[in-house]
Amino acid sequence: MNSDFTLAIHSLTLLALQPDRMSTSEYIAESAGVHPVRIRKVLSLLKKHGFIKSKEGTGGGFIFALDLSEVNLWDIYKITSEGTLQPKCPESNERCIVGANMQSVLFTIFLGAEDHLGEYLKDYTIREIVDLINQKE
Amino acid sequence: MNSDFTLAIHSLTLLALQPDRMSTSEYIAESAGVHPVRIRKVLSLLKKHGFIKSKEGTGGGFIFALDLSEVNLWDIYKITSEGTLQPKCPESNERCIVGANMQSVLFTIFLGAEDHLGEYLKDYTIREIVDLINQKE
DNA sequence: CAATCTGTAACGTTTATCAATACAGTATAG
DNA sequence: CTATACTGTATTGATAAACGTTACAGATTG
Repeated sequence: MNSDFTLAIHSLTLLALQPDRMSTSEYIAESAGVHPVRIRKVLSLLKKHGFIKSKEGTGGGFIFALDLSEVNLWDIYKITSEGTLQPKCPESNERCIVGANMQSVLFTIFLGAEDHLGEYLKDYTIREIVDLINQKE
Repeated sequence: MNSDFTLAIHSLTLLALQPDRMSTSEYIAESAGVHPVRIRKVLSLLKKHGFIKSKEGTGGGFIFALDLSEVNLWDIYKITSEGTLQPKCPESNERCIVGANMQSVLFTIFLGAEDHLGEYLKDYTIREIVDLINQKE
């Protein structure tokens, strides 16, 4: 699994805990243990889809734009990692019936697998994640 | 998704179509478009789990050991790719409640996701794959 | 206009993946 | 019993993907 996915979840969870003020990419990066630029890249995707708002300049940063229960892990997966599940087959031999058709057969199966995974991930919203984090404490 | 997974499926499908004779790693490699050594590595895992048999020396190679419908994609996933779904989080900040606990929360969720995926993959046996390949022709 | 932040592009480094080589072990054929 | 054709596996090297880092333009505030 793509680590953009976990960075997005991490960031959103952090924003969920700071509902009243802007959080900077540096603050989030320090919690997640990555470089601030990487946070900004991932969050710019989330912004594009309306999950968060951002503001430049002094006192700027990122803030949640929706209710916590309106964003689930499947939404985040689709934005950050769609197609990741799909195996990357090497170019196989077109003159062999298996080589020629395996890729499209697996592609179809993995499309189904991704949908199936989606049904599971939809059950976890950011609110659930926040609750699980708090339970750990 | 790990490409060992697709190589294993590819190899088993080929073996399924050659039930009466040994197939060499070179033959399989040519169909799959990879190096024979890679095929031998993947197939040695499948052998270890009893799905295929192998024989060294002249006239040797690999052959299916079970009925086609006794091997499904979840079996193959577990052998070649278990844990692949699990996201690799960077080491996050232990002094932050989110950083300290996110990894274990996600780990648990993804264990569930892998089980869920398993239920889907169990529905596809090598026999089904062979049928799908033949339908394409 | 100086300071602080996002937004992105570009570059370099590290890490994962894979091909390739090498060679020991084993079966078969003549 | 030796040449040939395989598997089995370790190791090395090349290629590609992931990630950190730097750089800088644009926006906002004081």
